[in-house]
Amino acid sequence: MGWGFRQMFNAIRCADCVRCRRAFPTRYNQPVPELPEVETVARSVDERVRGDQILDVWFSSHTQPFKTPPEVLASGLLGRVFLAVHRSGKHIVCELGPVQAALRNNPTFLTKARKNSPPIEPQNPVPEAQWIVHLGMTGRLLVADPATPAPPHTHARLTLSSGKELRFVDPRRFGRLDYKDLRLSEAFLTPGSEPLAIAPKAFAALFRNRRLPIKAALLNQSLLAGVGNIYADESLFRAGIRPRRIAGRLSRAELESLRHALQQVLRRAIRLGGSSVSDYVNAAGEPGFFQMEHCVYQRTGLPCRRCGATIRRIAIAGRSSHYCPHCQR
DNA sequence: ATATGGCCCTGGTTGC
DNA sequence: TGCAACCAGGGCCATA
Repeated sequence: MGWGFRQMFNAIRCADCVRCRRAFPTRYNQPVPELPEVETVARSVDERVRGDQILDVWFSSHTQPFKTPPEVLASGLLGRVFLAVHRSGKHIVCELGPVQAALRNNPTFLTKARKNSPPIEPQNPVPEAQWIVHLGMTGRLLVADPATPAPPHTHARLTLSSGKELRFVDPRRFGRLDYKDLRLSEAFLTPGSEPLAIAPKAFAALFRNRRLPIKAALLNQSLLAGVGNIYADESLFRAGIRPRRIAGRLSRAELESLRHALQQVLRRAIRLGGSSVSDYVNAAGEPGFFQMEHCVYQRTGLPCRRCGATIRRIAIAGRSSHYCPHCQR
């Protein structure tokens, strides 16, 4: 009893953790990538690889991360230039230009050209292909020095003309790598609406006549793209709505308050992530969302920050849901 | 058509 | 103390 080995170990690790300064050792595992995290990663990667040409590729022998087979990925990516990287739902979409053999033979060309901003314009700026990365639960997209040993669970390494290396690392292998040749198929598009852009009327229409809990509806990516467990719980708290409420029975006012809360939470999280975006990929993938103060998520048994009531945890559609029984009705 | 639940995965944590 | 069981959840698929 008392001060066991385990508690001591945790305490040491926590005291050493300058970044999070949390009292609870369980808090500093990597957050599950949702819309704000994916947005942050996409912006960061865009900043670092725009204009870079893919000179070489390497893929792990695991099958799960590859929605598109590695051979197809390899032949599709080689020689192409990153035109832009952006987010669509929880997906990171890399827009790729046509294969440029000349640049392939002259790797230093791009490096020099990039120093004179704005970034160089490829001959044909119209994307010809897309590399689509889904981070799953534990996936990370890192820009690294090729000399740095690749961490365990690295599934993809792209050698870039600027001398950097783009790496996809994913221990749990829930992430997916996909590829679209835009000459053969339509551009990638998430079926769900963009939560940050959706208007009140369209938002309300998503849930009309739906007979499932609002929490389950928020997690449905074909309705809203990018909302995961954390921000679903947090936005329901801010809107004062219990997660088990049937989506189709919410009033117009409740839905509008939910939309507002959701957008507020997502924007704030993007701001917080963005504040540390500059060192995101260099700092061993340490993301910047520790500042985000959760009101209910993973606060089971703790007092509500607003009213002091005890936060409860229930399961909805196989996912844990956290709520305040007093603030949420 | 629409909603639900099992499954895939590993690492951190808990229980014995 | 050390090992095994458990839990976390995004997306996909089978089932009701």
